[in-house]
Amino acid sequence: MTEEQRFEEMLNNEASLTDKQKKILLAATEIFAEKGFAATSTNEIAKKAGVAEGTIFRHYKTKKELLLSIVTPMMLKMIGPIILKDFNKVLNKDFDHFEDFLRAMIANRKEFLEKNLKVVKIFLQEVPFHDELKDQFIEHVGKQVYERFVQIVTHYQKKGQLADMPPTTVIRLTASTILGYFATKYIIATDQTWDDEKEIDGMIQFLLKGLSRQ
Amino acid sequence: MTEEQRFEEMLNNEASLTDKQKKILLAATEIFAEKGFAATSTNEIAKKAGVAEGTIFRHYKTKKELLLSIVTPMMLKMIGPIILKDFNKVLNKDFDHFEDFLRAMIANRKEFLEKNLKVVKIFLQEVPFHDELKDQFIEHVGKQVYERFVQIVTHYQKKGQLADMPPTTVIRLTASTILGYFATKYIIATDQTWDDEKEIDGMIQFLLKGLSRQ
Amino acid sequence: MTEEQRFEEMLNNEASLTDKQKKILLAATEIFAEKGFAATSTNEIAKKAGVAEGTIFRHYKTKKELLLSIVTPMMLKMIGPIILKDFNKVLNKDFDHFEDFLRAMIANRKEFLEKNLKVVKIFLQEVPFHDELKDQFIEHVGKQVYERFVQIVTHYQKKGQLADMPPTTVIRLTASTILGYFATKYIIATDQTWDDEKEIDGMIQFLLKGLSRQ
Amino acid sequence: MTEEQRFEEMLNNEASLTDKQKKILLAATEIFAEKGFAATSTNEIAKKAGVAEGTIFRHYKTKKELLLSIVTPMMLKMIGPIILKDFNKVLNKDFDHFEDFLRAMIANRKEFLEKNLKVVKIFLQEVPFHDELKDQFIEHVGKQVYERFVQIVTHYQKKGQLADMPPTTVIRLTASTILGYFATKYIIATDQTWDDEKEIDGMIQFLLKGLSRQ
DNA sequence: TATGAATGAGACTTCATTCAT
DNA sequence: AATGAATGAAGTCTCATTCAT
Repeated sequence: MTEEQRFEEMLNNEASLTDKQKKILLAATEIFAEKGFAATSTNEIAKKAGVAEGTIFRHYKTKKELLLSIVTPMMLKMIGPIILKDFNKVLNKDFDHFEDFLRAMIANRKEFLEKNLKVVKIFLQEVPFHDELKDQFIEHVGKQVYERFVQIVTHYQKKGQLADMPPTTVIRLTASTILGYFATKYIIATDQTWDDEKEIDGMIQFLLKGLSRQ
Repeated sequence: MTEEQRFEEMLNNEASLTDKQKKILLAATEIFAEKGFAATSTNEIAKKAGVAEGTIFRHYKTKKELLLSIVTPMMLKMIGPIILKDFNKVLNKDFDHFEDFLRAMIANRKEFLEKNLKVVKIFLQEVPFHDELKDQFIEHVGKQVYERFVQIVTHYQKKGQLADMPPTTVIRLTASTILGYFATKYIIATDQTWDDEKEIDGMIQFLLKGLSRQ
Repeated sequence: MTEEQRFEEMLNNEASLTDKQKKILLAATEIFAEKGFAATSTNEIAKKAGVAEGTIFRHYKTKKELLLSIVTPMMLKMIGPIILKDFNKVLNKDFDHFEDFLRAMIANRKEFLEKNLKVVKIFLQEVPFHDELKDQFIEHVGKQVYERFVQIVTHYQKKGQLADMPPTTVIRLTASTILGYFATKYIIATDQTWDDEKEIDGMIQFLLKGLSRQ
Repeated sequence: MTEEQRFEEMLNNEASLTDKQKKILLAATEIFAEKGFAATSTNEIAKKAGVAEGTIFRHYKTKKELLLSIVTPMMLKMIGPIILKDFNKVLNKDFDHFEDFLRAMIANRKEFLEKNLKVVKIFLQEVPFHDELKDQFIEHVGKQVYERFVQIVTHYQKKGQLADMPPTTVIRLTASTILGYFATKYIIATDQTWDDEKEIDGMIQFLLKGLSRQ
């Protein structure tokens, strides 16, 4: 099965997963997130999943394949809402202002993160060490999402709502700001409580001012 | 030797390191950065350092201690310029405007990063899995640097150069922006070439506008 | 699994042992007895057992657990005949005289020793260095057997067959005499041939006279 | 240096020992007794002795030589009082009765043991694993002491104070009884307190009765 | 004489993976 | 499909011993 094919399959299947398989994925996600891929033993996963060690290898040829089986579908779900065929239409209709777009985007990313926090953590930890992951991300996420974002930024620049920087820069500044907040909330200072509404408002004001025409 | 003591020692010594010890640290840094701590074998390190495996353990009781011996001193060097006793003076004298401060800070961090890129990478990779690292960071860096920054932000807020957000938020937004750039340049898109001057100017304009009073 | 449980299990199972497990126990017993626990390598055991080194650790988490798995069951078998529920009955019926009891006891211990010589050697070598062993011995053997013997000695003292020393002393003197013989025969002067019948008769006469009322 | 020579040397020298050497012997004795020879590391000994690891090997070519340097002199001291040239004379003069001889012997052995307990323990632990030790013991102690004891036993048998068993048997029974007590007191039940006078009296009565003519 | 850094063989143990059941 | 015993390579770490200083 090629990577492409697996990708396809992942989009639908979730149903095609054995009960044991689900347990394995769940257990592996849990432990990978907690201890890191390399420091996690298949024996540990098997125990947590309540499954024989051999069973893991019946479903996933190698430990690495198990990792990919966890991270790859998350990447797919990640791009879903952004590359929707009719996103453009929605864009024009619903988001007259960049602010509205930002607000929608942040809300959406937040929901996604909360649902996929562990897998995202695993992904971030492991990208540097597995070229497949980096390639997959660039291929499936990076390019498509990036292109989409360039369109969007250009759109609002034409409307005069955004300064005339290179779209790439706008994207980077926006992403840094938003991801910086999420990283702080979900990874760095997990023990604090955060007033999302207030913080998000602050971020949006900051971005709007910072990216405004003059 | 307590952590405190090691910390102290690291500040001076570097000279107290055996020749072989330096080779070990160098080799370990290289490989840890490339493959991650858990996926690196001491045997590999020994070979790259041109040293017997036993020699590693004569100097560092465990592989983990070796990791800490790499990461801890970097953290110290990190805070050095920021908590300098006479920083305040410098501040008043040299940096009339927040912009000047920003520019100096960015230049300084950039230099630091370029000198310590690999160790910083290792640190980022391993923090989530080693509580000692997190604790050390909070204790030695987090607290001191944070307090210092709060002072600085408050200083510029009083001068009317910064909006009246909570200093914490100002710091987070600034840090996100700057680190976002460095992450992009040094970790994510390492293959691209970056016009630092232009990008930094962009960042600074963005921050000044975004954080301005109104 | 608590120590109690292991103890229980050992009583029945022997059947529950894998073929390879038996080979491991056999090989380990052999080498431990010959070279001592600390001087025996698991690699050596594996080779002698015709098994991969990893296999040892699949069954016994540590080398020490392997040691305990050899010595513990022996201790159980050791007390078996002595704390039999109906030993009292037997005592009254079969052993009118202390001499008969002695003779039976010696014969029984001799048989036991000949069957378990190596394991007993290992036990004696290792008790001083492993508190678990000492504790297990006191708990499972010491207390129960000692109490039983006190009863028996008191029994014969009441019948006027034994001098009125403290039972503890009678037991120590008897045990020293018997164990002294076995130690000499099986451990110290293994090259000599021993006329068991004659030596045992001598011992019994010695004990009867030495412990007699006057 | 042959073993013979070392033996000679040991008799005198003790004075010829460096300060550091004494510290090493002391530390090694301590740890060997506590953890066993094989389980003791030279590094540990060096630390306890307050000496560099290399220093140990400057004085003792191997770890085993260190062991022998501890155990061998003890064996010499052990036989001293027994093979004294004029022991015979002493015998006839001082000990009319076997009882007197026994009492003197026990007192003497007790004193010896109390002075050399740790080394004796080490010796007993290690004999089975080092043929040199066994050979040395047989050569230097076993033969001479054994022959001496045969003479003594025969002496008292002729005087009608001892039963007509083979001297070997008398020796074994006596030794078992005495060593049984010391083993119990010094090794097995070290936590109890022992009324030596009473116990020794009991032992002597037991032996006298047990070994008496009829 | 004394040191302690260095060694490399080998210790115990873990691991991903295979395969007979 | 599932198991779990078995493997052997590889991992971390310890050790007795050597040697330059």
